[in-house]
Amino acid sequence: MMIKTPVTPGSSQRVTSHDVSREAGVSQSAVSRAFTPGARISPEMRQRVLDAAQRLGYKPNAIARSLVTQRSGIVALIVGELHNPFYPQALSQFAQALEARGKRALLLTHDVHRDIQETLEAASSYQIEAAIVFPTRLGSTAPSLGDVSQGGVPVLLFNRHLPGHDLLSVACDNYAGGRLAAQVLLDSGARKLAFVGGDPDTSTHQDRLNGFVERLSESGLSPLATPSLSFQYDWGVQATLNLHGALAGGSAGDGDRDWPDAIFGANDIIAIGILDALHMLGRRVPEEVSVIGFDDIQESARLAYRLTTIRQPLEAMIEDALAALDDPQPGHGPRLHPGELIWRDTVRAAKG
Amino acid sequence: MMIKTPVTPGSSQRVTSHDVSREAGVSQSAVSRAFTPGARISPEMRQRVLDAAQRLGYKPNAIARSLVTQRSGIVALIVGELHNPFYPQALSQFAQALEARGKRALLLTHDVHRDIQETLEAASSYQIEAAIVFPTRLGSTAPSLGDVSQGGVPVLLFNRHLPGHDLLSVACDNYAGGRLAAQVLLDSGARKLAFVGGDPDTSTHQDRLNGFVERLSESGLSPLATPSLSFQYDWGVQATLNLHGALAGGSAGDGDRDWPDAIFGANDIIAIGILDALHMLGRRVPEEVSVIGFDDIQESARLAYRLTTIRQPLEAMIEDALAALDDPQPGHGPRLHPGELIWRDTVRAAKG
DNA sequence: CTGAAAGCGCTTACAG
DNA sequence: CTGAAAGCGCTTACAG
Repeated sequence: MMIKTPVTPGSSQRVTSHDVSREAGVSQSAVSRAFTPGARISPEMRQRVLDAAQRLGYKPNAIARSLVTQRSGIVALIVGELHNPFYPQALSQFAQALEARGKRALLLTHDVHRDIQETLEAASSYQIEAAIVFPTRLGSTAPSLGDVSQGGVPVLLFNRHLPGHDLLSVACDNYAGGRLAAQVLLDSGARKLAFVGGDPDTSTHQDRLNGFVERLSESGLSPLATPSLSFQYDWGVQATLNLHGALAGGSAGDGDRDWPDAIFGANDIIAIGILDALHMLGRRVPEEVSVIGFDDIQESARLAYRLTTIRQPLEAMIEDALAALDDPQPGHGPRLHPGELIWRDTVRAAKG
Repeated sequence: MMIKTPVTPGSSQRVTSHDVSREAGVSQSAVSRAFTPGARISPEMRQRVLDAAQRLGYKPNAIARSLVTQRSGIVALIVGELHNPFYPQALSQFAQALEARGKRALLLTHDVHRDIQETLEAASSYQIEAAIVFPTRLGSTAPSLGDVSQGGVPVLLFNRHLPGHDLLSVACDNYAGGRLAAQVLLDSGARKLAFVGGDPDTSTHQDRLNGFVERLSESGLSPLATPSLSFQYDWGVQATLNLHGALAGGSAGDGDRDWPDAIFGANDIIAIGILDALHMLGRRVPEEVSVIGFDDIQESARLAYRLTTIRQPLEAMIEDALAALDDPQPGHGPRLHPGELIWRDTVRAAKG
């Protein structure tokens, strides 16, 4: 019986649908149909093919299928530097969500040296069905993205949007989140608030800042300071140290007059840097100064931090992103998802 | 001039080598050769084709090429849960290294519910050239991997090896690393050493533990305790709290007699958990207790931790993994790379 | 160096 | 329902 097997098991020769059709004594078309979900084929035939396929260890060649169906089932995931733990989490959840839909994730990187545009073009030769861009840093280079989406492949920005462009994008409602952060801090009794921002050239930064500032102004306040640079831990530390240094230098003696009683870190990794710096400076949290972040990365829940923050609804955002990609209407602005306040220990309890 | 263009720019119709051959007035073979690096083609012909391709916005279809060349250029990266920041870093570096070699990374996940075997089979339909498995957790399910590598696709375990199997694997020399950790701690004057392990069912854990224990025994010592569970932050915290509780409960009054003066965390994320727990317990590091980790993840360098640790030479390991995959000899055991001691602030300085 | 032709492993009208 | 045939977009002997 083994003798008629054209391919010995374990051999590195690929077994094709022709091999199976021979083994099963049916046409090659029948083999194809047996592996095509909705195809017109009798149950007996299908079983017969499946048995033969099993015997030969046959697996349909997805590459060949892609070529004829014109659907690769491949979605590109384009990531930059992963300094922010928010992205690995998002990345892995995207990969899983894609797999659950029978699609595959092609992982591509972009960095300062390689334009996203360039990366996208390389990916497009693999006939990707869509591209999801995680813009850890984006900036003025972004407009070039528009060209690619014209190329027929829908491109979606995750966690960012580009004001001028009609690109698909899914993000947290960062403006509302910024307002919420201000609200929470004001409710806690804070009156001297600071904002430590991320990359000023991103919508994420801008929207959170704007929401924050506008809510403050409604209470007749404005932020003490809004230093901004990048969405990284080191910057959170540095900004806090700078704040301290400036104040210490400015007014000797009663240097605390202008020290903030609350700080909004533009994201959690910054807020964690702030917390560490505050600790070094001997400032007690939340007694002397409250801190709130944005994202709710896993680290924020740790005992050492217990950071109060605004959670991005990652799961819902990913579902929505995938849905948007399935039906790529030129988005009327970004698709926004509300953030959720996560109460932990770094914001003073409201007085009264 | 635009009139003869068969495909209007921006149209979603794909432009093929035939379209280009028509535009350039040459054969389709010529178009193919123009895009094939070492092909026999005159410079003039190539330029003519390239110009026409440019005009039409032609990009070769990698899927079609794969089908005929039998080389997809796709390598599968299979990741589990990303609780340990070491993996995202490795993942992203792998993706970059692959791109630098003109290959693509297909990102796949596996979890408790989905066997790695199953994931690999799904990947194999994309004609992957190799698979790299990041076994955040592996265990008794591992042996099934052997079957896949028989299927013709070389499988490489990264950061783990399987004692019984002949799978390719690249890892840090964890045994030597364990010895080194013991050495450093002993040199610092420690005599009551504890080990907080990860998943006991992994080679990583076992090798580090063995190296540690054997070095201690050479000095006539044995570890105070070796609780082990998983490579996670929470476990580092919990294990430390447990240690404390057990001792506090055991001997009232002079409870410190058996409290360790040094702890080796099986990896950095555990060590960081240990550090946080120690801080909560009011134990001073390194004055009362030294802590050393393994990996050197980015977080370990933070001001808040300044963790002394043993760095895995990630870059070298990745290069070696890719080299091993290009020439997949049935590895004679795992390919080991020496760890490097990174001195920071959590181990007491050696006494004069 | 160049072109015509076969073929990679599939899917899918098209007849029966 | 089933099979023979065309074709997806390329590469690569094979002649010239």
